[in-house]
Amino acid sequence: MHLDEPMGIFSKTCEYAMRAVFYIAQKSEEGQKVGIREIALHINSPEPFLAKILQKLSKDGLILSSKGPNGGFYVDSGGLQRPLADIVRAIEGDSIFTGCGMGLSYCSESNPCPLHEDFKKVRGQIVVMLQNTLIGKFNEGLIAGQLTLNK
Amino acid sequence: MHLDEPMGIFSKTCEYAMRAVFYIAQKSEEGQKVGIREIALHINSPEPFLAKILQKLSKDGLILSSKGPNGGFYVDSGGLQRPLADIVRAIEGDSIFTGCGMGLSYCSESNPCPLHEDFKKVRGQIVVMLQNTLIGKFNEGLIAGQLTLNK
DNA sequence: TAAATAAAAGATAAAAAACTCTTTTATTTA
DNA sequence: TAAATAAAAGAGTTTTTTATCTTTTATTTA
Repeated sequence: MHLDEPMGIFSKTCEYAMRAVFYIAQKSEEGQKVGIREIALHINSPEPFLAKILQKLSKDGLILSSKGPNGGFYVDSGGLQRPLADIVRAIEGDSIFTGCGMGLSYCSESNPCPLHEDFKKVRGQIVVMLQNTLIGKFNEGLIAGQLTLNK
Repeated sequence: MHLDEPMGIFSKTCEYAMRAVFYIAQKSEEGQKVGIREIALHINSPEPFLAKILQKLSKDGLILSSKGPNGGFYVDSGGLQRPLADIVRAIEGDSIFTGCGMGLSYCSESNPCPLHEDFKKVRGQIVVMLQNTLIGKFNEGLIAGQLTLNK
């Protein structure tokens, strides 16, 4: 019913995605592409599972990739300016931004559930956070080694 | 990867728990105990699954129960004054209040991850919301029929 | 053009969450 | 005290999420 440790706000899939994209962004700023093995190592995620996630982000155009030697994942300068919200939305869908906190399907602006207004505020703040956090936001800190993305 | 509808902030288990407790609180205010069947019906949850959830809440002392005819679940006047946070904590554990948004286990006040401060604000607001929402908060609205807890 | 590299894709497996069913125990009331 | 009621408890099942393994395709460079 409630266990050892999990349960943040986001799924593990989404957590891996966020960490991976920050890592890729850092390497891109340094002018390098980076392979899955290295990413997985540095953000502490299972490599094949991460591969799936990055494939999806790549297909959605949120990150770029190239095959072959010296290939790997990267983002261009436009990508560095994208908000983290794009990543979360690609993985979790819209419902985290819009769904009812109590899971009521009827709940909406015009027919709100008891907690609707309170949840709206919380969600608003999550959206602000995810919109304000650009993918390249932590590059300096990461490059300088003041920040890490591994467990 | 991302599906038809789910993914709120809380698990379904937790959503059912919140809705059920609001419903029980309403009935308790009206002086009635209420059986699982009726609760499940009114909050739109699978009855046997809900039974498990209520058993846990009951064991934790967050709601009360009595067996036999005219038995059922209820809360006393003290229970009506409890915050919703108690319910959520019983189901989800503490991590939703304290865990790292990016799933980093090292992340803490003294060794924060890149998003630590932003997440702290969001979590603070969730806590405020859950602490300010007392279990009996919506009784009038529910009794008057202005609010519902079903899908 | 061959060898090496790296992502893409597909198929499976394990773990957790959500859900169901059956039996037992306690309580009430007729 | 017997019958009815309702929660408690235990033992499954199903679905979803998380994770793994294998094969294929594309690209580069030597």
